[in-house]
Amino acid sequence: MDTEKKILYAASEEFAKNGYYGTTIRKICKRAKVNVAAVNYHFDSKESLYRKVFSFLFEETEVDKLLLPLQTHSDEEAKSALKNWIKGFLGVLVNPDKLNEFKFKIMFREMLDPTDIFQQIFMEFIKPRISVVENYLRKKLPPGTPYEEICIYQFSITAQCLFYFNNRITVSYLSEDKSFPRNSVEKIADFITESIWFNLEKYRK
Amino acid sequence: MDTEKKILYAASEEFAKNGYYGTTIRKICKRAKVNVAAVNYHFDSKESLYRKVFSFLFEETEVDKLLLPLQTHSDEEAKSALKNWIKGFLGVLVNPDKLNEFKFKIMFREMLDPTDIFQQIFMEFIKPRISVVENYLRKKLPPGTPYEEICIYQFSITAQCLFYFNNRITVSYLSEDKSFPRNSVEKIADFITESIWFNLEKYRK
DNA sequence: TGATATTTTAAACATTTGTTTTAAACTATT
DNA sequence: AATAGTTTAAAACAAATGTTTAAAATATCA
Repeated sequence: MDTEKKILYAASEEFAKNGYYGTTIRKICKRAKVNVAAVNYHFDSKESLYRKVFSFLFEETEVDKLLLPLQTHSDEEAKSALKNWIKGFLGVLVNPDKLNEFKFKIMFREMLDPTDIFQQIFMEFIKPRISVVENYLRKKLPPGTPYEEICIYQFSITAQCLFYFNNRITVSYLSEDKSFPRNSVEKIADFITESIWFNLEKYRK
Repeated sequence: MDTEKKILYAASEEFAKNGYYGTTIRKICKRAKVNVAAVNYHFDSKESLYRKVFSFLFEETEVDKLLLPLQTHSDEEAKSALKNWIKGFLGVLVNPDKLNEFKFKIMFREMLDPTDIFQQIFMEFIKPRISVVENYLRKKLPPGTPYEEICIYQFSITAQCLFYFNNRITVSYLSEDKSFPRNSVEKIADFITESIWFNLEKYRK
């Protein structure tokens, strides 16, 4: 592996684990097994490296692999399509591979005090996912439903999925069963789907 | 105001905004308008101050003021009681005062990479709130409902409330209406209550 | 008031940090 | 093989950081 890739990977891990200020160039280089000067040679500065890490983690090609489609079919199919989408998203959040773990952690860090980098995350990661759900909801809700109303539906789904990554320490403190929520993705997806569907149906009758 | 309080308040703000490593003793002291040596004189070390900040923010007396009760009544009352509880919790999250903002931010930071301090947050802040909801749910769900099932209900409520603090940058990026979600607490609380209630009712029939 | 303890202050200290420098090692091209 | 361009390596630098020191200022109380 070439030096730049080694640095990017090591930096992702360090920045995810300890944030921007908690990460030192020396720690990154030690992890990447390269010389201290390598970061400044290849990436100019620590801040510039930080930005490149975002491109590395959030570049669209990486994202597209994870961006599940959510198409509307007949009513019964539509419900199970939604459930499957939630299952896919929740699955990644509950059981992320290393790179996704870095991605999510860095994203949530950035959310607590967003810099101009957040715009990149929003456009390349959040927006596409939200759009998929939004399009789905628009077809199910009566035309003319105010946008803020649609948002409440969107956020209900997103919130419940993200929770299991974001607050997993709380989840693990509370649940005695160590395999929860890993083995309950189906059940949780079902719960979310049912409640969304219920609220959707209220409007159609 | 005495020096220790001034430092604690300033430190809360700095730690919340920039995390442990992003915060310097000099910045804290500048904000608190005290000498640089004051932190080490009154709190021994930066790490020790960090711990004291948690006690300062999460000490039980502070928390109790915000811990709304949630009692079960007749069926109809029970539903509106739940809605009111959610409204109260969501209200604080959507429109926190300064100290609560510090508290939540520091809490979510600690959640991303928990140290032993998280235990304190869990016991003094998270557990009491979750317990209130748990007791409520236990009375509504049929006896013998597995604990992991109850968790899914709990987390559904908690997730949707916390989302509006944790991901408010996303919310503000998405919603054109700047008064959202501030002016929609009632509506959101209603949405959450209705969907929880729907899932609860499914079991009773 | 005067003696004692406590708190504040400015300066200094040792480390750590991001960055730069300079030379050596390596690679590619002719 | 010789040359030019690129990458790596070790050392050094200046600034920043947590902490300590020692003296000055303030408070406490017999």
